[in-house]
Amino acid sequence: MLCPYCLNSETKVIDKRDNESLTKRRRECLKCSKRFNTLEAVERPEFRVIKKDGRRENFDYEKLKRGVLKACEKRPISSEKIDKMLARTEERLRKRGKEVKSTLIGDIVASELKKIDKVAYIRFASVYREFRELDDFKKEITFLVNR
Amino acid sequence: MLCPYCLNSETKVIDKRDNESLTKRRRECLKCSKRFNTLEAVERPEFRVIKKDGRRENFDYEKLKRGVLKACEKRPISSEKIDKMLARTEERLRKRGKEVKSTLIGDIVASELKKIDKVAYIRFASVYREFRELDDFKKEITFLVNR
DNA sequence: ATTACGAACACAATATATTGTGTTTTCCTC
DNA sequence: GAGGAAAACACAATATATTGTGTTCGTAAT
Repeated sequence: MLCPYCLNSETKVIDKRDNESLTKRRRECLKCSKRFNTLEAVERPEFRVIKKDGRRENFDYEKLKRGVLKACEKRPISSEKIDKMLARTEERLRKRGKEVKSTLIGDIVASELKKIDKVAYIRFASVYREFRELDDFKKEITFLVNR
Repeated sequence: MLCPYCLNSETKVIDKRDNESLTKRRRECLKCSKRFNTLEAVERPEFRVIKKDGRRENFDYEKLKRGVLKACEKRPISSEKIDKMLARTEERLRKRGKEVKSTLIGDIVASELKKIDKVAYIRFASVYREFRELDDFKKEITFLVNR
């Protein structure tokens, strides 16, 4: 922890108080003796999505969910399974940093769906990856069927 | 520190790593045993904002950020650029003393946005400066277009 | 001016986090 | 599918943070 005044990295904790989901510590720099506070919080950084045309928007979980639910429509997949899959997806995206390309979202969702339900996967892939030719479709299906 | 999964408040630290000015801890919930990370960072010293009616309130970085993000919505501006711009803005405000007028915030944000993205600038200015007349708007636009 | 509340301060007894090092896993890239 | 980087995992010896309680100070509301 860097002292915000002299940038020294050795500090000690003088006091600590918890507050719901936040932990506040009072620290003292071992070098310049100045005091300052720090906050500890659960890591859940926001991230943004870069669309194909370069525009940015905040990640929208509900939007992701809608897309996935649509692909899973009428398929025998429990809500629980879907929720877990969505959580995993969000985690994977979060790990990619503060900004992720929208195409990456599609890729990750696809890879997750593939693990769960082939039909849902194909449905999703056909939309998100914008399979240009029926050929791509056919290739994917052949590939899946052969396994 | 609340476990983000079961909301239990007892957790233990499994690991900790420092990274420049951030401290990352890995924790385990004593109840559900799930693991999660936390981040500790220096708390920015506070300063206050004088609102138009004279009332004071603490400067709220998140609020500032929300306003700016709103103005930048759907614009091709990277998070990094926005974050830097926000940091610069906060620094400029901080230098103005322990109390700053709310109108100053608007002016500084506007001047920063102007450097980055004209559209975002106009959006922001139209809200924060409460352009009374469409005229003001028109004038600004004409001015910008002519450059 | 008075009250009330949260923030800062202090301190001592105790419990828990930290550090260093090394291994394993995950997942992105090619 | 292979290679490689980053994150997670593990663990033991040691140092440091935490907790509880109480006082004081600053500032907002009355």
